[in-house]
Amino acid sequence: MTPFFSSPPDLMEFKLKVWGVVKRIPPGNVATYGQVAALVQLPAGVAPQDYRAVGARWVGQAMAGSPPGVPWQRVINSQGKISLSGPSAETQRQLLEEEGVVFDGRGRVDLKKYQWQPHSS
DNA sequence: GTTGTGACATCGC
DNA sequence: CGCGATGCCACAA
Repeated sequence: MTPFFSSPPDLMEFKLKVWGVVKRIPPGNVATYGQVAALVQLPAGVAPQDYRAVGARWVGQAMAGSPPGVPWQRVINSQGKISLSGPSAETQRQLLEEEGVVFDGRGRVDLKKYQWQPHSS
């Protein structure tokens, strides 16, 4: 089913970098896994094209073990939807709605409006 | 040592 | 434009 594939050479190191990026996402904004992966420095010993292929999944793996203080709810998939299933998905949606993020009838957010723009610090 | 399970992105219909 | 199927590895129990 939902594939995952491999993990970075230094999983812990990678997680820390991912969390660092996620923490920079402002309230009311969201970022995709692929976007976060692109913002994270390329781990040593990993081919760029290879990273591009699995980076997003590595981010997901990193989020799975995100510690308190990390706004994991602001990270969603490229379709603008919540990747989680079950109660956790409702929790994430609830948190985002309280930040001002609006979900449409299909449970999707408008990335054109809410996707985080890193350069506009 | 074997089995099951994984916060995604992309292509096609 | 939206929804469904596909890809195929590492780690925990």
